[in-house]
Amino acid sequence: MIEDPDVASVAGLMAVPARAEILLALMHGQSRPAGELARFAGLSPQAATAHLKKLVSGGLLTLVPSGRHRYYCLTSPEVAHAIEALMPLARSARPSPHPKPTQPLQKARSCYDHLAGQLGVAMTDALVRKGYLIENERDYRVTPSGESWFCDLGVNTQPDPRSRRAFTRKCLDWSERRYHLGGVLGAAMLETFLDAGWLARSSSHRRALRITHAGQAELWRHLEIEWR
DNA sequence: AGACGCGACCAAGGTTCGTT
DNA sequence: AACGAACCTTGGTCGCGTCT
Repeated sequence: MIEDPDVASVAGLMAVPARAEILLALMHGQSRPAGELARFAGLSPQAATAHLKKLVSGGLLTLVPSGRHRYYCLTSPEVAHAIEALMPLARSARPSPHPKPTQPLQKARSCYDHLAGQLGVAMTDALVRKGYLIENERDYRVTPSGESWFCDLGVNTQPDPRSRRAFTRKCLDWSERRYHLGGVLGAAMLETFLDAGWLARSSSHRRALRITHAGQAELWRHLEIEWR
């Protein structure tokens, strides 16, 4: 008999505001030391240690000791996806009286390690429209023309058989409430676009991305996405 | 004299324990 | 859950002795 997954205990780990702040601080995929996470969450080092210990024992965070520092990171992209999936519910539970649709995060951001926000959704839509991706129930399939397009850009489209991570996956965008491309391919695409200078990380917000002038031109040339 | 190794010391990051 | 105090671990610096 297959036991039901213990959803309650995982949800309980995320339910405490301080722990939620810590998880949000790690959403962009980097590792951070305990002290930095404590400051981010507005906690004392002792309190942060207690929370971090629970998150590690709950399997949400991984601890990597390095000298006198102890770095924490999300155990897997699935943790980030879970947090991302909770965000629409968090927004609906606490509606803002003054919605700000043009916030940088809503326009373009990184969701753990792939592209999200309006741009992430627009790009995924364009890839499907162009016939580069075919949408399945839970993921996307790369078509031959898509393989050639990704290959021209230098994005690897061959799944690594050793990797346990999904090659593509449909990731629900919390701000757009629509799906964007995640998984290994989504991560590789974001990395390529950053390397190519199409996208740049915002200096004001860790997860926010901005599209460069070159990026705007290339988006139009490749995918006919008009972006201002 | 300069290079090197070793140990003492201090500062910083992090954890444990007791308490509120 | 959070705080203060004590403690542990580690990295960096400095001084000293030895070797070339």
